[in-house]
Amino acid sequence: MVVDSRDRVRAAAVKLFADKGFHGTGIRDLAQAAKLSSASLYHYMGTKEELLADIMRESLERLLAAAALATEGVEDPRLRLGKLVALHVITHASQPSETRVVDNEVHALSPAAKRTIVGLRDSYELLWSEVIDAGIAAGVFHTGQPAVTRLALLEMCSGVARWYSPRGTLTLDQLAAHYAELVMRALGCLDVGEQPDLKHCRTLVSQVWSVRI
Amino acid sequence: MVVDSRDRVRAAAVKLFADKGFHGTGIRDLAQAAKLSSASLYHYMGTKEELLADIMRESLERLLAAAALATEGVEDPRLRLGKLVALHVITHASQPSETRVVDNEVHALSPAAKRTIVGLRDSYELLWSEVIDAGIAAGVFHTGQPAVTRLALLEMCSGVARWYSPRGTLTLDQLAAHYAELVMRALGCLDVGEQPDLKHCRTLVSQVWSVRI
Amino acid sequence: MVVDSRDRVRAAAVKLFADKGFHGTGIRDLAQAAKLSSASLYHYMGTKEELLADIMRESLERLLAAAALATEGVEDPRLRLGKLVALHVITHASQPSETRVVDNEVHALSPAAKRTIVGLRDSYELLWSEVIDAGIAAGVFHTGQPAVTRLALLEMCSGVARWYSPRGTLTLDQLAAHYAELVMRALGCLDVGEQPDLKHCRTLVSQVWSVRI
Amino acid sequence: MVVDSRDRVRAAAVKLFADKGFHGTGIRDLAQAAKLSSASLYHYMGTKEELLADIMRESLERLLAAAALATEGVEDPRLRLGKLVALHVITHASQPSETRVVDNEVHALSPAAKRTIVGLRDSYELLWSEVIDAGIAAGVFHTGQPAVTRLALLEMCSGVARWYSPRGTLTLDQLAAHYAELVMRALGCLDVGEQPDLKHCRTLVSQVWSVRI
DNA sequence: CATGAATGAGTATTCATTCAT
DNA sequence: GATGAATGAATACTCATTCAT
Repeated sequence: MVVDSRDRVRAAAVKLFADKGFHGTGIRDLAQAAKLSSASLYHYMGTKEELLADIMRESLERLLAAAALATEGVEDPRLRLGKLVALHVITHASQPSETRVVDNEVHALSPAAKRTIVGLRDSYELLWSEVIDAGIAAGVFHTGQPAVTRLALLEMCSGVARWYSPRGTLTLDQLAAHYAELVMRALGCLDVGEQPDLKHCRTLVSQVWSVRI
Repeated sequence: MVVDSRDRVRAAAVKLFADKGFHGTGIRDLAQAAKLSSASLYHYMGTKEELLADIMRESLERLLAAAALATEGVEDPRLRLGKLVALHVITHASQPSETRVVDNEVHALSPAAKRTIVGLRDSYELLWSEVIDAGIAAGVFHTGQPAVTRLALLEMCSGVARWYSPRGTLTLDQLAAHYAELVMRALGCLDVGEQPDLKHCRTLVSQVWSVRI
Repeated sequence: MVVDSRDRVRAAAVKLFADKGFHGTGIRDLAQAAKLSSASLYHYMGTKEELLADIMRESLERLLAAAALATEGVEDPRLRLGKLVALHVITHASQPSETRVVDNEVHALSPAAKRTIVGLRDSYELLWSEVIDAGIAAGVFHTGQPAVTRLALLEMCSGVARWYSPRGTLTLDQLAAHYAELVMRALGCLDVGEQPDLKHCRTLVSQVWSVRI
Repeated sequence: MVVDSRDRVRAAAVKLFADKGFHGTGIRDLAQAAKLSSASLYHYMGTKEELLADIMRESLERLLAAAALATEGVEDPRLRLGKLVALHVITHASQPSETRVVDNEVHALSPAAKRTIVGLRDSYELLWSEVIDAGIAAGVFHTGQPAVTRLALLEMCSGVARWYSPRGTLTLDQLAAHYAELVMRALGCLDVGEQPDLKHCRTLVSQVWSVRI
């Protein structure tokens, strides 16, 4: 079962890197969590640092893929942003380990890997940038500092990964809806227009991550 | 001078823990940055972990002290929250290393230290909780999920430490004002009432941290 | 071979702990003597202190096992004590490193390990105590201070490990016979009765220690 | 009070070297026990190793001095040996730390210091050797192995330092008398002749060590 | 596919010692 | 006479990684 072991390694790494940090996670922790000897680990990964870079790259690619799928053909900036927010929040709430690794462990990457990862992250943030600018141009969003606002909203939405628990009272859809409202309010958007189909957003996240949520 | 070396160790630790993480920072990195041998380091600190806990505790105590000073006697929830936001944002923008250590390195603490630090952090978040609840009760804030909203806003404001640069175009006051606006909008507060005295907030931060900002 | 390396580590530790003391022996000395890198050492041991405790525990268990085997079913206190003395002296003369570690390094044990080791040592000394008391009761031993006498005789016999050399003129059997005589005289025992079978005692020691002597 | 501090250092070293071994005792332990900073320690000692050698040399010189004083002019081997035993036992019982350092820490000495110390020890053991030989020649002692017997008796008497407590039921004089009897019996000496003046022996020990016992 | 054995380089921390004040 | 500051070298132990089997 190559696949099984590989997945166990991946899953263990994601969990441990998220919980204890890349440098706080030893290869032996990884081996134990993956139920493998530390030597066997190396059948399923390159170096520990390549494993980290792979995890981060894959996570960002999934986020980008979902965003592209969700916003394809959507013209209205309010709906586009609504979908981005829903996707982002659902992803961070349902894949908190993966997203926390992406958000917190960039410092552990080698310069080369860092360039790749930061490039992907920038591509993703560009989607937010463009839609916010488009909304301002269209007169539906109002903010004196679009760049600052984008960063503020992204941080707010990413923060979900740090505290959301599926065992709490909020469903993913309620969470996403609430954040969408917060974002629209922050952008001074009174008439929010058509709402994103949250079920569809969840399905998209579910597909790109190959998980049931 | 004792003070000098001790301060250099503290400053080096804050910077390095913030940039490379606690586990990513070696005692030798610390020594080099503090211009001391690694053995000499131990004249000015206990263990590396105690150093981390000290830094986090001090930072949280300063944040709490500033918040207490700023909100003392202020009744209007909008003004109270405005002050908390301004203080929080100015602190995170002007002391990004300290605040990122507090926000990101809790996982590296021993259980005992973690209890202390999380306790302080909870005390601080309670201030936000109370004022948001008061605002809702007073009918000036509107949100269906006060707890979620609090977390969302805190994450948004803390995120400042991850990207703000004093070399950018925004002054601390502009930044604080913008975030105050975002917060009020997110809380559905149309009439924001009296605005916090940003200069005074900056002075408070300056005092509790003993720095010029 | 696993066994080989493990045994080399054990043997090196016994020799070095005996010659230079636990605290005087570095992990690098151990590694060099075991022909292993200091990192590889840790495949075959826990901590250095656990290694010490293991060595001491095993040594005492062997001593106890031999004593139990030798005295099983022997009623006459003179013969029982004779066997204990012979066993003790042969063991200390043929395994001087092991026995000196047991006798000299108790202070280096953690409190928990110390309890275990002292407990075993007390069990062993109880055998001497009981047989001396029995001999007094039977009127064959005469001493005003049984406890002091026991300690004096034990110290005398253990001292063998500090000076006996197989390259000297005395064989193990001659040594044991001489000590048996010293002990009987010290106990005022004029008619010593049946003598212990020294060859059998040597065989027992040989078996419990898995060495040829 | 130079003398005071010097004595405190000496006393602390003796106690700690005896209890935890030379290598188990840190310079900081020493400083703490002597109520001095570790830097100040060096006003009263050379290196740590010189301190050890000094302690051992002084102890052996005192033992030799007492033995010389006690046996001066005594012709009868039984009385000479009786005095040596009494002195040895009283010294080991009343100065257990000093004597245990001498007995157990030779391995920690540099080669040069070791030569000195072993030389002194040999001088002392020669006194025992000579008197035992004289007793055999005189037909009052009977042993087939004078050298072995000497070592056995010395180890027996030195062992006192490992277990005697002044808080037990035995006085120093009772202890010395008991050991003297054990020694005579071990040497097959039925008619022990004149007994050593234990009070005088105690006084001698008291004088050479400058302590009240 | 899996792993026990192995290790050079690294970890945080302590060592005995010196010296300027 | 006394010590805070300082350190090079050492401490026990862990690291990520390789490789023969």
